[in-house]
Amino acid sequence: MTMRTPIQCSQCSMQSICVPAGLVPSDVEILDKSSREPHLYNKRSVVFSEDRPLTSVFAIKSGSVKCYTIDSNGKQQITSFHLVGDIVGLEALANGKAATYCETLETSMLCEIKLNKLFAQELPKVENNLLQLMSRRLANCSKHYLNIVNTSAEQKVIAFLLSISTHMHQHGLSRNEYRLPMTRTDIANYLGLAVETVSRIFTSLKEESLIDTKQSILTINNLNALERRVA
Amino acid sequence: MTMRTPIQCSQCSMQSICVPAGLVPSDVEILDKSSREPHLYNKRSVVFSEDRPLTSVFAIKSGSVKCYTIDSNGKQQITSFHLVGDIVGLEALANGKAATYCETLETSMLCEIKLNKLFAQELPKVENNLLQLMSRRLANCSKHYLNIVNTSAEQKVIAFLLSISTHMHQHGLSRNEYRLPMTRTDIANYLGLAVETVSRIFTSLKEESLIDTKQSILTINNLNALERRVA
DNA sequence: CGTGGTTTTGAAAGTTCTCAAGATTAGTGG
DNA sequence: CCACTAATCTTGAGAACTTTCAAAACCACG
Repeated sequence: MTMRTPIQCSQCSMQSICVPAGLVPSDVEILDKSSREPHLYNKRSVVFSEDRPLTSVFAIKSGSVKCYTIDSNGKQQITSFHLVGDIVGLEALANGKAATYCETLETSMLCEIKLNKLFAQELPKVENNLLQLMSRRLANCSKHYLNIVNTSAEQKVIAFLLSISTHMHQHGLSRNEYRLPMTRTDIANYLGLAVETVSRIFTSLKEESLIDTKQSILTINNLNALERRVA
Repeated sequence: MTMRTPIQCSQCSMQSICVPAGLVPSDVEILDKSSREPHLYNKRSVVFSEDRPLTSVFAIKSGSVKCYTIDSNGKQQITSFHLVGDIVGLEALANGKAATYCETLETSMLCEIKLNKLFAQELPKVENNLLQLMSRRLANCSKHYLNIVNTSAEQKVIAFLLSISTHMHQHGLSRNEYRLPMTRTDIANYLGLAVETVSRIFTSLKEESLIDTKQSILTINNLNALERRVA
């Protein structure tokens, strides 16, 4: 499979997706010098593990991942999902150890960007971009937090669907029709709800014709109406 | 009042608190050159406002702040509290605009660190420290998220009290007795609970002798027992 | 074409919220 | 320094929401 063959960033067809994630074109040649290797992961591959040494971040060229921790009772708790164009692993910068597990939800292609090599060259421009990226992530974190706190289960689910819609739109894909790569159980885990509650909400949204689902494809029929509900 | 008089970082008695927040001693002289001015804020002062231009971060030398947004219905939603030794405003780096309002909970002393001056000098070391700081904050964000999701109201409150306890301990203060600078209403807002629920939980924890409260002073009588409840 | 995992649906139990009112605390002016 | 007022905190009871448990329907995969 040709996708397994490492290619240079400058030749990478996904550049348009990866670059806007925070690395300006002028940095790309620098990245080529430090190692940055696209790699194909099968569904349910573990990209990195909690508490294990990690000095890289990963750009998602295709596919999706979930990040999660395992609590003291052995229960998985999903802390984030990441889709095409996202960068994963930024939390590890602080102490060189991964803060979570990271696992692919489907067959995915990720680029590993080795930060130690980048930092060794002390490139203020690249670091500035990383700072921008992390700052944006922090802002997003607050936003997600707002969706979780102080809202009904329905609002949580709608906010979740809309956040994916926004992400898709930002990456040039349809904001009204996309594939949900994660299971209902994963969504429930992530939102802190019971699976049954999530399922019931999907059903009621379908009954109101606000959304439709065919297999894992989600269609948003009335974006404005959904947005009004979480406002 | 002498505290109003700006002092240089190198003379600042709070250096031991501020410096571990992510700025190594060797950077302090650099910071003195770029502007960094301690300032006294009265209770309920607005330090910065959502969506307004912001190119500084603020180090909390004493006191505490809450960060919040105002939703479309005009309702305040608190996104974070910050105590002595914290740095506020990192979310603004991405686009030069504050992501939230920031308001003092009590009389507080803050240092404004003007980042544009720092960046103009392109100091990889300082930027590295900032990256570390933000990475740690991101990791914390996930952690806080875990406390919010998938736990009972009691666990949320306990996790909240413990997170402050940990913070105090990390800053050389007592982890078993500290002042809660925010109101029950603020805590409830932050945790996504009703005030009455928060109050009832404080009461029941007192009845179990796990904690005590005298005015705004909180005493933790059995740290281990509390930790066991959130595990 | 079965088999295991995922999703959906129903009914009862549990938790948290809302509304209402009383108790306590903090802030203000005399 | 005290009294007064406004704000905050606490407590109770019923309503609303979400979870749990149980079971059936659906789908993907080998």
